[in-house]
Amino acid sequence: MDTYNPKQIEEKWQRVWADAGAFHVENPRPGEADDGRHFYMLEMLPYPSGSLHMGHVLNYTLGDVLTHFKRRHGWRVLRPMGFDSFGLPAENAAIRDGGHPLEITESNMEKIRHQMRLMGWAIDWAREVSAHEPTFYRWTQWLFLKFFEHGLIYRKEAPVNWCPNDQTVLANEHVVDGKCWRCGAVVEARNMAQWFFKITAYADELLDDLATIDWPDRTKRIQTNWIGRSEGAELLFRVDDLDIDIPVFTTRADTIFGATFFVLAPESPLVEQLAGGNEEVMTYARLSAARPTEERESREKTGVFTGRHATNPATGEQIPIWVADYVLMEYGTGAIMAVPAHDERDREFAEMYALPIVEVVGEDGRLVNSAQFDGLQWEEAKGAITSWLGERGRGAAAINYRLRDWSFSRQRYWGCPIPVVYCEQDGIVPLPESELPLLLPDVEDYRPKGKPPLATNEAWMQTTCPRCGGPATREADTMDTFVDSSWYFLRYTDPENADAPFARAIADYWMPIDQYIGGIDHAKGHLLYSRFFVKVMNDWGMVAFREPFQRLFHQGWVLLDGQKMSKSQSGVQPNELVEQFGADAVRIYILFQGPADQDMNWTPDGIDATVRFIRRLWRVVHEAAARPESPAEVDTPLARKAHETIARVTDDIDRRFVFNTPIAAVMELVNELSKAPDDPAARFAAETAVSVLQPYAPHVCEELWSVLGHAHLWEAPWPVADEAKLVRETIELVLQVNGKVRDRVQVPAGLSEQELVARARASDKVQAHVNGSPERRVIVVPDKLVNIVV
RNA sequence: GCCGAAGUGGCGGAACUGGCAGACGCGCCGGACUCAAAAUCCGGUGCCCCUCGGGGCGUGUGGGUUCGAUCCCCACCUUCGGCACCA
Repeated sequence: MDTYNPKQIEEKWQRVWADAGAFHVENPRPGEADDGRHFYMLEMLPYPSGSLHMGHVLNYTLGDVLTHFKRRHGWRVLRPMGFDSFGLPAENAAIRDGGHPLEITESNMEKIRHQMRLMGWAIDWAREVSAHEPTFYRWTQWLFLKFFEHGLIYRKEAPVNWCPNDQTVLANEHVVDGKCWRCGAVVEARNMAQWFFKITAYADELLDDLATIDWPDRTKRIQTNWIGRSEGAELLFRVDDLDIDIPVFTTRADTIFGATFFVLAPESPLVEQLAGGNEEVMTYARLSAARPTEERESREKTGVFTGRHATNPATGEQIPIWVADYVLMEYGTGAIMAVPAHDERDREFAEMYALPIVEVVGEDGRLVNSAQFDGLQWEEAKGAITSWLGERGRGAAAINYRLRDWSFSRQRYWGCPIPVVYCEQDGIVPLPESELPLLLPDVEDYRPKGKPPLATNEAWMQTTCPRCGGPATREADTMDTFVDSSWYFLRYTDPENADAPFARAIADYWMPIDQYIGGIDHAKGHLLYSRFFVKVMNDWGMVAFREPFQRLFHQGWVLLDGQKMSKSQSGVQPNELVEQFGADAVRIYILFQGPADQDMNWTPDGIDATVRFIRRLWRVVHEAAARPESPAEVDTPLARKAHETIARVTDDIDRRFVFNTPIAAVMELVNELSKAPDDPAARFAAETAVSVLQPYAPHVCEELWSVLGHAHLWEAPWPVADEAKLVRETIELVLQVNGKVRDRVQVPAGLSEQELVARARASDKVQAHVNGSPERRVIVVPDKLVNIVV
């Protein structure tokens, strides 16, 4: 018996798999009947901004276990890999490392590919795609043109989030606590013309279709909160002076009789009209609109009276119109009816400026001071008042969302060029499809300087209008990297396609993704954008499905001292760990630490214990290999343990979706085997341990499988437990007196209740605790427990 | 403020549907082998008491439901996550 040498056997089997094309999967041939036995397994693709860290190791090892598990159950498994190679993460890495983004990105990609091979992950490399390759981004541009053509992309000047450090606009989804998701700089509000995806047009569907997908509740809740649907009413307040109606959105139409004043956001276009040359009002509006977001959120409410009045559509009273900074232009209509008696903010403001407060809902939840609606429960009054106002043409039921359109243009170099030109004659003109791909040109200095780097390449910028042939300028902004990742999973299905982003039949065959795995930090960004893209493509007839990710799992964070791991901590580098302990040990270790969806604190303690376990397995399997074949009918405790192990591992992975306890189950089996090396089932037990551990430790298991005289474990059928051997002949009956365990006895399985009770009464220990007291009640759980209550 | 998750030995965690709390592993203690060490193997290991038979306590805290609660209900504490002047 050789000693266990991970480096040697890992290299050996990685070569064998590569030579055999073991993990390559073909697309269905045209006309091939779909037997339904295919599985699309995908983990979120890495940013090539460095090398992989332990968080990636967890993510991809998880996916790998499932890939092997499904493959060995006879499924055709698509498990591709690629790189999110455009965008801020890769570009910032390039700037940090002082090279051209293309070179840095591609050298990082090569490092990562190497790491992935070292880990032995079963990836179909023939399908690799990268966002920065023209063969990919040509189709990103093609999709842009389709969205544009369908009115789902528009360009508009709007207040946007500006990251002063990364020198670019950010989507709302990537501002976290007022800070940039990548660099942590405090984001500023700026008014800029930007490109937007009209994701709000799909707000309802994005919300409703959550019910159709198998996702963690937590993630659904994040998306639900982010979309922020609220049902209410849009009510009209008339300003007689100017002969206009101003709409407000409210979720509390029932309180309208208490609306004693009216407030506009400082940014509202109506302010100028209402101020009518009132300098005080205009100055206030200008100053408070210009206040930094942070300061504005400090909650010191300020405001100014416009001198105008609006008519409360319920009471007919003239109520004063104010401009105040606590009303946001972005939400609702940028104007509110203020009900100080029943809204904390309105009350605070009313108290500051001595405005009237009228209570309209009593302690008992019934309306007061509300004319014919007095006495109605406030929930009912919402609808009643809305329809009453509706009949009088003063309002209607309405729905509001907190979701904003997705701003996706970036003032950065390393991204997909936007295929439009600006023509003096024709305005914004999309490029014809024949001009794609619009290649990303070189620039002298790609570092961000507040102006898009592409704008410095004059030769590239100056072009002609495809419509009129006159002079035109190109768009210097590039696309957000999240545009690339909103459809990459579709390209994997048909990566070579030169005529279309993918062929519909092939995408429909593989999609939707059966199991997606990635970090929960993408809950409201990538995972929402991708859903939007797929819905749109479905509306265009490009695909048959409306959701991209049927089932979703989030791996936990691998933390170092409570912090998210950075990519440079030595000693936790996957490469170093693989070098020292072997990939199989690293793979087992990261999954054995605990439930894969929980955060774990990184500690190398115990990783050598994993190596110890593999060596122990190595030894007992070699010993067992010298034993004769185990006949199938052999029925020893060890044989039963092996069948139980098959059942447990299979159930844990397949039904329970837990990945730590299967390792414990195999350890138990190996422990029993090492205690009973001469058991007639020894060889079977060894085969079982190796077979079910293979998804975790594919190299050493493949090696041991050949020691046991078999070949190609990676395509061997998954073992099936013999039900007959799972049935226990004897069980340990738990005996309780008054709910406390007093004794345990071995009894044959399947005894009747009467017999079980008799066994309980026969126990000395039970008798001692019953101590002659009359039995009040006896509870029997068949094959488990008897509880005598006295 | 609104919505939600988690809390189990010295440590990571297990206990799946209300039925043996602590599987498996780490660490620690004791032993075997060894000149010695490493490696390996064997035994022990929730806490407290004990006459060594056993007894009591124990899953963040306090209540409740139940024959029986880590699991269900109520309140609270702590930690974490999402939304937030959202009308």
